[in-house]
Amino acid sequence: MKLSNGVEWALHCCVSLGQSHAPVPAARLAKLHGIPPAYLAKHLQSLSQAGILRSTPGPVGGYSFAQSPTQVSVLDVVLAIDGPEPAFRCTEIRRQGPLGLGPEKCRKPCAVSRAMAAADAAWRAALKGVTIADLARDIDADSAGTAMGSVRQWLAGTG
Amino acid sequence: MKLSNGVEWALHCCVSLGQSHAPVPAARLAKLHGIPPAYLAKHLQSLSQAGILRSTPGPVGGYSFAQSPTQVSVLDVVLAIDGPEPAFRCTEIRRQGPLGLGPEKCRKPCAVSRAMAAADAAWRAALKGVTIADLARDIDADSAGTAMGSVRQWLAGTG
DNA sequence: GGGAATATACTCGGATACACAGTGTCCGAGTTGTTCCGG
DNA sequence: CCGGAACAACTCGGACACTGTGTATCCGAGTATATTCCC
Repeated sequence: MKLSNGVEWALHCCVSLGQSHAPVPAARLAKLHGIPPAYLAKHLQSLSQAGILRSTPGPVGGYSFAQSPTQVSVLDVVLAIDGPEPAFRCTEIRRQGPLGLGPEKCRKPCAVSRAMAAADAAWRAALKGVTIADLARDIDADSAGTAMGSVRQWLAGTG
Repeated sequence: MKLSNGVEWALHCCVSLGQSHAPVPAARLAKLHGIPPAYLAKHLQSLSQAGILRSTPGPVGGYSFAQSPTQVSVLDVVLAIDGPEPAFRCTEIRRQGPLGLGPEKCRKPCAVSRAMAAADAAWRAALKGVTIADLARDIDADSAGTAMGSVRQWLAGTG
């Protein structure tokens, strides 16, 4: 199992984007984080389609939050980038082979699928409990309250 | 994020294998579940290398449990097939870009990485709480106590 | 008849091709700010 | 001096190649069994 690399970029970009009220172009976010601009644009596009970000074209356009960062959970961002389907997909192998069960015996998911689904639910619950605003607050706490201010200043400037 | 398909096969095979005291060849397990024999052998090999199963060569050889199914958790099997590394890998993008932090500021993982690691820990905890024996018991409960008996009978026979 | 060497058949183990999703990039459609011209 | 239209620059959006991991398969190395031969 391997999580797409764009998830990390999307989360960091959301945290940074929450510091600016004005729209920020994708190229500028890419330069801020030192990542490929074109590829980041692809992922920001996914966030826009998911309704997390709002895109505004034109010279002073860019991406901005469609909702308050306090209401966007990490799970929302992860699902927007990685897709909503769970990691484990049951192929119903209990219905195959010489001892395959009939459809009437497969009303509810098998025990294996249930165990995996429960773990997936725990994973999602943990991600749902953290918001983008929480991440920004934690990062500020790590840096004694200087990191987010620097980001605000850099985004406002023309560097 | 997509979990390898072999994880499902390995779990079902472990449940079935727990019903037989004698070693069972990979080809026989494959026929029982209706899956490609050669590919299943590759995954059983991983389980053997992880110390979960024990392989015995020769005419009456095959795979058998190295430990009691009551002591093997679902997490053990998943990690053996999918690899021990977590799904999210922090690439430390906070150290890149114009506002990149120096190494002295990166003693502990960043907030994003911490949130993802916490979710991963919750996922693993959920999988660690279920054993192969638990799965077998649940499957028996689903089928009114007939499924595991049929598997035992089929594995003992020559079908 | 008993024992040992041998041939055999069956098992796992790693090395080898193919396919799909993730990675990375590009150029075109659309919108806004600017500029120029006319009134 | 003011209003409107044309222009240009900048933005996102989807379509196009490349790479790495997962999928699927095969044949060779090794071992316990059954046979066979010899004592």
